This record gives sequence, structure tokens and C-alpha cells, in this order.
Amino acid sequence: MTDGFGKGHHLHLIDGSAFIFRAYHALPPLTRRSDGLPMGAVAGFCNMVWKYLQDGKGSDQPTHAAVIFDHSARTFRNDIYPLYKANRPEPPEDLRPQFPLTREATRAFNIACIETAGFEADDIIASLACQARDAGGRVTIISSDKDLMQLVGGGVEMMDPIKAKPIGPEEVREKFGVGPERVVDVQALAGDSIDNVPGAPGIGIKTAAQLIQEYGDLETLLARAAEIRQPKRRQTLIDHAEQIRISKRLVELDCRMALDFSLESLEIREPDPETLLEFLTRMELRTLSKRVAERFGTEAPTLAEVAAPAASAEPVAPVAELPAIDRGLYVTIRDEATLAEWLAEISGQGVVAIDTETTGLDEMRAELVGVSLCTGPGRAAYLPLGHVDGAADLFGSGARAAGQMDLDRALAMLKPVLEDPSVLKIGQNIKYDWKVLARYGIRMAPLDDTMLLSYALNAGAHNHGMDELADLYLGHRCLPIKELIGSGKAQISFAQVAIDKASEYAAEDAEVTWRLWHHLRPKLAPNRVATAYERLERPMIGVLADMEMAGIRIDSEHLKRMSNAFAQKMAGLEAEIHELAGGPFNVGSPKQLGEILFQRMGLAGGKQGKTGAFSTGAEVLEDLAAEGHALPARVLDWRAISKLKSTYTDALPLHLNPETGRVHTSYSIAGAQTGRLASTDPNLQNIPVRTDEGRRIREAFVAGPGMRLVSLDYSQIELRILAHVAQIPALKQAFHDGIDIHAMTASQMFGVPVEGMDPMIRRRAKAINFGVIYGISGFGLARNLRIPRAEAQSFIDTYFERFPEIRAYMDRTVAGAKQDGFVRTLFGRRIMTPGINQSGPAAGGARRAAINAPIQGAAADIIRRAMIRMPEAVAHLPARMLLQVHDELVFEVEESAVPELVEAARGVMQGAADPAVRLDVPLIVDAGHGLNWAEAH
DNA sequence: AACTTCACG
DNA sequence: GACGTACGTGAAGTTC
Repeated sequence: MTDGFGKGHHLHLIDGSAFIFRAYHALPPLTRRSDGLPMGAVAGFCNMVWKYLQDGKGSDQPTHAAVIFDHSARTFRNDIYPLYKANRPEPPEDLRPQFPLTREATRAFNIACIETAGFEADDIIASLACQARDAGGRVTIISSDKDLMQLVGGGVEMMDPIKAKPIGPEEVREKFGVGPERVVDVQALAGDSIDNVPGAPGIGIKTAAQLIQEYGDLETLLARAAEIRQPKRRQTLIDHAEQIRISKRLVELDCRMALDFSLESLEIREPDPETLLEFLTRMELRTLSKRVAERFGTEAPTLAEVAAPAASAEPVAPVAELPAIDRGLYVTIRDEATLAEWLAEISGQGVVAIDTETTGLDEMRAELVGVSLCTGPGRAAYLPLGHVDGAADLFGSGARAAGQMDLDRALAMLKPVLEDPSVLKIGQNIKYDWKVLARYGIRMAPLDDTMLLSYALNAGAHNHGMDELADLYLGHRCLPIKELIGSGKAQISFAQVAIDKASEYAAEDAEVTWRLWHHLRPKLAPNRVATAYERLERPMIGVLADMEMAGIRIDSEHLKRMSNAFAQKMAGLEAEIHELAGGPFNVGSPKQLGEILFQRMGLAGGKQGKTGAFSTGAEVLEDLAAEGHALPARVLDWRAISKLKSTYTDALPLHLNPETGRVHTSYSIAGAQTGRLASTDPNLQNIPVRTDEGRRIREAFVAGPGMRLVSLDYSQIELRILAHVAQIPALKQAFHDGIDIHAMTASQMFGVPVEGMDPMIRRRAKAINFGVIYGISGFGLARNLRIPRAEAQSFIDTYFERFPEIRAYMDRTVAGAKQDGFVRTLFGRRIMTPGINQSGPAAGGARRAAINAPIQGAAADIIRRAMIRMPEAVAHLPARMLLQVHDELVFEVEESAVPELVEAARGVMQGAADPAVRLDVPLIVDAGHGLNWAEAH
């Protein structure tokens, strides 16, 4: 068990109980402001531990440490002597609730926290001390407890925590009159009234020491008791010999305890700032939180962020102990009285899981059909509001179904509870429900989201949809929505589902959500993702909901004109292509095209994939075109136009919302593995920009009357993050000096001056810079630059030689991922790396993903932080944030306020890393504005 | 529903 | 020495 611990190591064993009692008695009876929980001992304890961690910067620095606590009052000593410690008073009433918190505090400080049932802290300390000493290490026991003094010597010493004074053999001799090895003999004779160790009546420390000095040890003394000259003393020792032997067994510490952990595992680790701050904030220890935050150069979370109502107040039973989900228990709310009862229960609990049912998936258009609520296991209800009769025939009667509350009345009753700041609303992807309800005049707050909890905990490990989470965490299969509304052409609206059936489905969703929350919420802090959730995930709900609901104006006419022009061009190209191919075929079919190119025309370079089809991707066609073949060149032209037409000019107008006249995308917060957002329905993050023709589509994204679009984007943010995390001096310097980063790289690599550089050389350096972010490979670079693989590899070798820190960063990151199963961004976001320990080709992909994730993820974190701060920063301006495209934010602002907006938004974006992370490189934001997105970009 | 292709950062 | 590769997305169209 002593693996990895030995010579040169120094173990500190801290007597936790001593710290607690000392703290308790030294401080006035402080209480937690929010709920009056006594906090004096916890406060004192935390201050002492913090001080302990900050002090001791000498050569005496421990390498390993643990805090040891007593587990329970009853120990094996009570079997030896039932009255042992029977005199000891119960700990004060206001101290008892603080015991578990001090354990939590210890863990929050990232110090090993040890307690074992049936053993006193002293025995654990003794066992650890002996084992560490036997392994050849040094031990210091942080305590002034005399019962521990028997352990001193042979590499073990004590330290008085208050006086900061070492206690060695000399000090022990001073106290007991004998050396450490005979301390138990003296204690056995003298007894201890506090611990109720009987000893020998009438004999104290002084006499005991004198006797032991004279006879050598206790057994000799007892054997030769008859020789004692003083009659009374002689008689006492003879009469109480057995009692003295029992006393010795009581005071003698057991150093042979089997430990279920290794000494090595006690190695000192730096506290994790976010876990520690989460704890200190929850304890409401403001001064210490501030001090700790300063020390780590970060910020303490707010109380609201760490303590969701009822989440911490009520200890929750493990999910395994909950009864299975039973759809038979659900209630259908059909009248005011029942709804009032449920709302009262929700208000009383301070927390509710909620789910809305609607007529469709587009939350900007869907109508509310019903609301389900859950307050605990088996306590779920469905409130039908918009069901219609008749799923029986295809059309139904369309009449409102019977047995439903009036919609307006129900909303009026729900509103105060759903907007009550003291009632937490939990949802699965609650942004959806928030937007639906917002359209009915209800702005829910505060919020928790099980999808985001899962994402904060396990991004990269799996997806975060409800069915998947229910299966994964609750072992429960949800009723498939298809069983209610069907699929394909025959699909009906949820409004047409019979209310009974709908109740089962909807209430189950609410209950699953409640259970997921119950299961996932407590996992945040132990997994050290509480801050990531609170600062990077949860605040996005409201920010994105506002952006999505604002939408962006589209010039449909412009798109329509482009579509027409594209159609004409495509028709011409199609005719040409058919001519070249020697007959008509579907140009949009890669399969048919492949057969024509590589079989009918017999061109070389045909490669079949795993499905047996020829690859006809742009790369292949470009190569063929470069060889002078006309057909592939025409097909490339056709495809470019086809893409623009079908995906953009034709599709975008279909997304216009008839009520707002704008296009409303939806951002998924938990879609990408790295923390990036993803935009869907429509995707506004892949609007063309790279070609002139494509860029014209951006002209259709326009500002409202009297308004302008403003676009601000981070310059080279990922390379800047790389420079910081990998600590590359040349890169950092270049960003400080504001010079062309790719030219600098080329100059360093190929030894050419930046002035008058060949654009080809710069292009190569640029490709390598990007390659590094992606987890570079010779093959990938070769393909990108279209150069021989050997040449690409030699570039990479040169690059690593010139910037060795990058290789070190990559190795470090992969090693960390292999060990932990995840990587983290600068801001604490965790990205799981399943497959990193696989072997074979699959491992390569996992490696590259692990290298890329902290960089792409940190960039995502930074723009999220900017977005979260943005509403307040631009509140005084006639401006709205509309879009996010990974490193770009698009605003709509009144023309006159453009300069102020640019200044305010740029300030927020450039400072977005602060104060959580002090980047070694500046963040630079470029800005533009105009009547449309093409002009603004 | 899977596959291919291609738009973006 | 070969494996198969640049990282992260979403949508449209074809094919099965």
C-alpha cells in the first residue's frame, strides 16, 4: 500500500477534530445569513485550512497531506472498556450540523479526507504515521493532542497548529517525564479523567513518570510492584494491575489498521478554484471567497448560482431508491380548483419540473396544447388547454375537446408561479418551453435545464436528448411520441391526441425531467463543472431565447431574383453537361456521375468508397478539371449553383415567420461537443461568404428601416488561445506586436523575411497553423496543400522544431485525456474523450479531437461569456443582438447609434476572458456595418 | 435512414 | 509497415 511513497516524501496528518473544536471555541457563534445555519466552526475551520495551505512555503513543505476525522463516538475501545469516554459531553447543539460541512470543506480544498467507522482519528493517524515512517518518509502530525505524542520519534514529529511550534522527543519528555516510547506507560498509570481512562488511583503524571524511570517500563513495574517502598503506592499498583493494563490498551494507539487507500493517493494537489469557490459561496463565507478568488485570479460565483432553491436545502435520496415511474399515477387537471392545489404545492416546494406540449416543433409558430408539471416522484399532472376533438377521421371535427380549462384563465393562474423568483422551473431543453410561454405572456425564471446539466457533465460522451438521458440515467424507456401522433404523412398534431393518452405522455416527460434533475444536479460540484454550468450554460438560455425571438429580416425578393438567375444558369450547364456526357442523366446524382466519369468515359483516378460508389467530391472533380476535362469542370459549376439555390435562395424564404416577417433560427446549446453553438431551422451559421456569388446571398440579410447591421468578429481567436495555452513565446510576441501571424510563422520556419514574402510560402504557413489546431497530420496537410506527403511531413517537423512548445502541449493534452477521460478548456468546460484509449486508426481521430477540443472550446467559452454580458452592456442603446457565428456576433441597431454599439460590444468581446482567465495575448475584434450582412462583414 | 456532398467557423 | 486522417457543425438531395 506504500506504492510511490517513500524517501524524500513528507506526509502531513491534520487532526480534523482538533481544528474544528479550536475553530468553534475561538469564534463567536456566526450564522449563515440566508438561513441561519450555524457556521462559526466551518468558517474557522476553512480559514485555518486556507492559512495552512498558504503558509509553509519552506523546504519543510509537505508532499502529501490528509485531514483525519473521528467517525462516530463508539469505537473498539468501548468493547475493551464500556465507560471509555463516557464522561465526554455531547458536542454542542450548534456544532453538530457543522461536522459534515467540515468534511465537505476538506474535500473542497482538495485535501484527502479520512474517517473510518469504529476507529478514532488518533488510530488512523497512528496507522498512517507508522506506514509512512516504515516506507522511509517523514511525518508531521498537526495537532497538540497529548494522546498522539506516543508516536513521536523515528521520523515522526508533531506540530502545534496554534503556536506553530514543533513537538519533538524533547518536548514530549518535558510533558511526560519520559521519552515518546514510554508515554503510553505513563498514561496508563496516570489515567485521564477527560477520556475516562481509569489508570491507577492517586497516581498522576509526575509519579507515573518517576516509577517508569525507575523500573524501565510498565510490565516490569507491575511485576516488581512488591518492591515499591511507599506502602500505599505499592498496594494501589498490586490491587489495580488489571485496570492499569486495560488503561494501557485504551491509550495505546492502533497503528496496524488496514487502509483502503494508498499513501501515494494523499499527494498534495492544488485546490480546484471552481469547486472550492462553489463551496465557500454556498457557505456564504464572503471574505474568504474573495480572498481565494483573488489568489486564483478568478471570480467567485454568486449565491444564486450555487444554490438553486431547494436543491441544496433538502438532501436528495439516490435515484435508485425512488419507485419506478408509473404512468397510472398521473393527474389530469381539468378545473381551477385542481390547478390551484397544484400551484400551491409547487409554491410550497419551490421547485417544479415543467414541459409544454404544442402543435409543432417551431417554437415561434407552435400553439400551446398543454402544460405538464411534476413536483416529485409519481407526482405529475397534465393541464390540457388546446386539445381538439377527432383524431378518429383524418380531419376531425376541429372542435375544442371537452374537459379543459379556459386557456386564458389557466395562463393567468400559472403566470405568477412560473415567474416567481423563488420557484425554480426545471425543463429538458427549457429554452423551447420558455419561448412558447413567452409568446403567451409568461417569462419563466429562474430556470434549470437537465439537457444542459447533462451537457456540462458529459459533453462528448453522448447526446443529451430526453429519451437518451432517461435510458442512460434512469433506466427508463419513455413513451415514444410516435405512438401518439404517428409518423410520416399520417402524422397528426398533438392537439388531436386524446387527452387521456396525452396526459400519460406529457406528465411522464415532466416526471422524467424532475428525476433527471434530481439525479444530475448534485453531480455538478463533485465533477467540478458547477461553474461551467452556471456561467457558460445556464445563462445562455435567456440570451439565446431573446436573439432567436428577435430574428433577422430577409429580403425575399432579392433571394427570389437570385433563384431565378440560378435556375437559368443551371439549365444551361445541365444541357452542356449532358452533351459532354453523351446523354441525359441526373447531374445531382453522384452515383450516376461516377459511373459516367470513370466507366463510360474511362477517366483515371476513380476511387470507390466502402459502399462501392465512385467518389465524385469536389476534390476529385477539381483534379480532373485541372487535367483539362470539361465535364467535371462544368459539374463543379453546376453543383456550386445548385447548392446555393437549394440550400439558401430557395430554402430561406420558407423560413420566414408570417407574424414577424423575419427568419428565426434556433440555436442548440448542447449540440456540439466542444461548447460551440449549432444553428438549425435554418442554419444561419453557414451562409456563404467564401465566393463572390455566395456572398451575394448575404445581401438578402437586411436591417429594418432606419437600422443597420453591425458585425463584430474575433481575429484569429483560436490561434491566440493556442499561443496562451501552449505558452509559445514567438506566437505570443507576434500577437502582442500585432504582426501578420502567418507571415511570422513562415518567416520563422523558412528563414525568409516578412517583407515581400512569397504569398505561396505564407499560404503554407497558414495551412500549418490551422492544421496544428486540428491535431496536424502529414496526410491532412499534404491533402490540404496538394503537396507530396513527405514534403508536408518535413514542414511539420520543421514547425515542431521551431515551436517545440506546441508538441509539448499536444502530448500533454493527449496524456491528460488518456488519464482522466476528458479534457478541459481554460474556463473549466469539460469535454469527455471516449475512445482516446482505443487502439488502431480510431485512436487517431480521438487524439485529434482531444487536441482540438480545449482550443475550439475555449474560443466558444469566450464568445459565450461575451454574449452573456452583452444585453446589459448595450441596454442603453437602440440595439439588439441577432446572430452568433462562432467567432462573430451580428447586431441590428439604429443608424445613429452604430459607433456607440461598436464601442460597447467590442469592449465586451475583447474583455470576455476577464477576469476568469488572464490571457497572455490580446483579443482583437474587427467590426463592420451596413444595410446588409454582406456590407457589415 | 444512410450516404454523399458542401456551406460555414 | 499499414492502417486512414485534418477539428467542429447542418441541410439538401439521392439511393436503398
